[in-house]
Amino acid sequence: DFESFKAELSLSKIEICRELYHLNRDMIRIKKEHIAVKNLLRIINSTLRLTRAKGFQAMSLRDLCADSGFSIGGLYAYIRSKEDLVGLIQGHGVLLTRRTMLDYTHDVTEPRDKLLAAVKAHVYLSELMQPWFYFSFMEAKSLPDKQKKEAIAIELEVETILCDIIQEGVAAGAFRDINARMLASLCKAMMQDWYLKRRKYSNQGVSATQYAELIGDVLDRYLAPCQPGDLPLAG
Amino acid sequence: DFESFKAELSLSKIEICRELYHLNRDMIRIKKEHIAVKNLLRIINSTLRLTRAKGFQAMSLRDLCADSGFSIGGLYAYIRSKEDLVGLIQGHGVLLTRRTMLDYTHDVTEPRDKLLAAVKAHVYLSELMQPWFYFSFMEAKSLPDKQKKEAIAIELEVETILCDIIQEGVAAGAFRDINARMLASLCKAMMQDWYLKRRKYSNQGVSATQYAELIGDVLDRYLAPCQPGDLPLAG
DNA sequence: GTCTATAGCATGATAGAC
DNA sequence: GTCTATCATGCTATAGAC
Repeated sequence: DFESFKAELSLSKIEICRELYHLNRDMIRIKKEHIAVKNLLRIINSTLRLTRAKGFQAMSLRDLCADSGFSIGGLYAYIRSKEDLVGLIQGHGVLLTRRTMLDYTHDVTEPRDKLLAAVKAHVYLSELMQPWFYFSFMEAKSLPDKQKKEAIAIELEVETILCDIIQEGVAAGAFRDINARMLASLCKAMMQDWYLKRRKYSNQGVSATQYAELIGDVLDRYLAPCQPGDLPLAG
Repeated sequence: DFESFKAELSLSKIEICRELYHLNRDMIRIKKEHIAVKNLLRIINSTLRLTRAKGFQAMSLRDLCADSGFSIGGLYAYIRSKEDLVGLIQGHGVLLTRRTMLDYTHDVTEPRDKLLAAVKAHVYLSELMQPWFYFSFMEAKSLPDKQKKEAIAIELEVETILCDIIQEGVAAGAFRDINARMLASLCKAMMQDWYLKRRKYSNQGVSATQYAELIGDVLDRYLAPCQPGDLPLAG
């Protein structure tokens, strides 16, 4: 399931960098695509690695040069400022998240399936793009204003997608009548932990599929219209 | 319920700073307690405010002085280095979290009540100490090595407390037999969102009590031993 | 106990050779 | 297209007056 997602999305990092290159051609001085794309990948990989360890502000451009094998001068052919770099990395995730969430839920109609599809789409995407997602979350506060708003907006958008699915399910009688917005927030919180605490889950030996399905189960049981008034130990 | 928690804990910020002062007397040059405590509060409040907005690394000590009304020289009577400051703030939360979680679950025996008590203790504590919790999470990577390990340890400890409660409930037959460690992680993720996205929940008009009880409900329904094999729409 | 002044250094960014 | 050398700035931290 995850494997087919991975194949279908065909998110080779090199392709992402190619898209980033064309979206930001105005600020990149390099003209030959194959060189620019290859080096952007080096720069972004180094940025994500160094930032994960120390935070973006604490990463100096000299650190970045040492790690990526560039010189200061060479680096500045790809960005105009350090701020450009954080914007470059952030921007793409927004587009990709929106596109994926909608693509993978669009033609599912049954509410429970649709909810599970949304959860899987998010967990799987953040599995493939974990460094991007982690960076986005941790460095959102350091973003230039326009992109900071974008980051908050995409968070809300994901939640609204979940909320709509839940509300549709409630309206159709598939789910109990609960506070859809709050449950969507909880669901987002659970999905979020997958990329914030990636190592913890690796240590527990949990796979992306297991994690997504656990979230699905938890939601299912909470939303199930059966009333468990006959619990053995009602407190 | 939250109100009684608040009163019982009697966490006036000034008391926290008094404790911090005595725990760090070696690195604080000021001898008169009432002066030191009062000014520590100013410094910590400013640090938490500025760091929330820009991150700890991006906050210069000049920013901090401007906001707290101190001079550079004056500030350095309270810390030996900028790194001391992040450690000072972090250290206390660890002690307080451990103490509170154990205190509020210790003499509850019924598994469902005990789990809810743990969730409430954490949500309520993070409500009262939101800036501390947020700071701890976001700046953990910038901590000096010893305290970084402490931060990771307390996270695991909270999870283990939850996990033990769940396992006891499973053993007693109060809960279904599920993966306790994974569910504890999910629970931690949900509790965590309360202090990471405080503003979002304020905007939704959700109170700490409502939030804690929602988590409690979600867990309850997931753990309930009744088998909903007769769901109206088994996919 | 708090201030001003400043040392010493690392950073982001640019200029210009190759 | 990439490099080395350098500038200007802003930082943490200290010294010493009051």
